[in-house]
Amino acid sequence: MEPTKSELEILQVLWEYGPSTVRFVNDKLNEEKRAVQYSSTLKLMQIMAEKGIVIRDESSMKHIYSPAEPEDKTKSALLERFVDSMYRGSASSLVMQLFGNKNTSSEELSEIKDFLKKLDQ
Amino acid sequence: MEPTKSELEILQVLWEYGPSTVRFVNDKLNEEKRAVQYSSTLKLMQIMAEKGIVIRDESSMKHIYSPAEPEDKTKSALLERFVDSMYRGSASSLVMQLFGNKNTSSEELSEIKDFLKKLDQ
DNA sequence: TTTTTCGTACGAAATTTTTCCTACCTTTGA
DNA sequence: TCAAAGGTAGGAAAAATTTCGTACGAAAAA
Repeated sequence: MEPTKSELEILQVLWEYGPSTVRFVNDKLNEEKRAVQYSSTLKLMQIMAEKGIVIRDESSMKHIYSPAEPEDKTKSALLERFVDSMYRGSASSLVMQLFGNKNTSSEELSEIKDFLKKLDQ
Repeated sequence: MEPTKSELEILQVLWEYGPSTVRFVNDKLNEEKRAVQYSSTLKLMQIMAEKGIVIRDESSMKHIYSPAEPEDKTKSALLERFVDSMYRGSASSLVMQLFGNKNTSSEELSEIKDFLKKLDQ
């Protein structure tokens, strides 16, 4: 299913730090993003568990939440939707836009070139 | 400002077909996306005009709406936000994900390589 | 001229998303 | 033991987004 904006923020914490408690996620959100009450984060994560976006380990009192899908899978799906809706599915259009106006570091550029080279083989 | 999902759909019609009436946009949405009433599209476009996302030419009875910002500018901004939030700003990470799992056509690949070559010069 | 068609404006309702209050349970430590 | 701290659950409210009914005016057609 479609994660909402807030749900995505939570997923990002879980991706970055691994399976976590609500308390931990809430702290990170407050440090890294914006002020939000514990009970709001709790509620959101409960909803995400209902939806199946995360799974919840209830064996201990402090429930541990983890992403239900691998990070890559979810990100790929979101990226693909983004390409489809914004660039009519043309990955090259996206890449050109990405490097067209923006000043990308030469490290990044050569990294990409290497990567593309390897794709051929 | 941030276009919402529905607002983005409308912008895409305006980008593709140029300045348009509500009737035209609504028809395209129904053809290309999903069923929606004329008055819903009208309302949304009125809101977009208030927000300054589109500008409205009221000189004739049939108002003509156009994007307030160039397509590239808006798309770049959205793309940048996407990269920032999903890939911590790493364009190369995004590109690798894009071509990692997906079977991209070799035309697209060479198109990108040419493009990157030219960037160096 | 009169009716029909097609347009905008506006408000309200429906839906989705987000936030947080409150109740209550468990663990911890004084 | 018992208060304090920290956890979950659930409902309700708030906010944001989306949808559409209705009123009304202008233009076009009869």
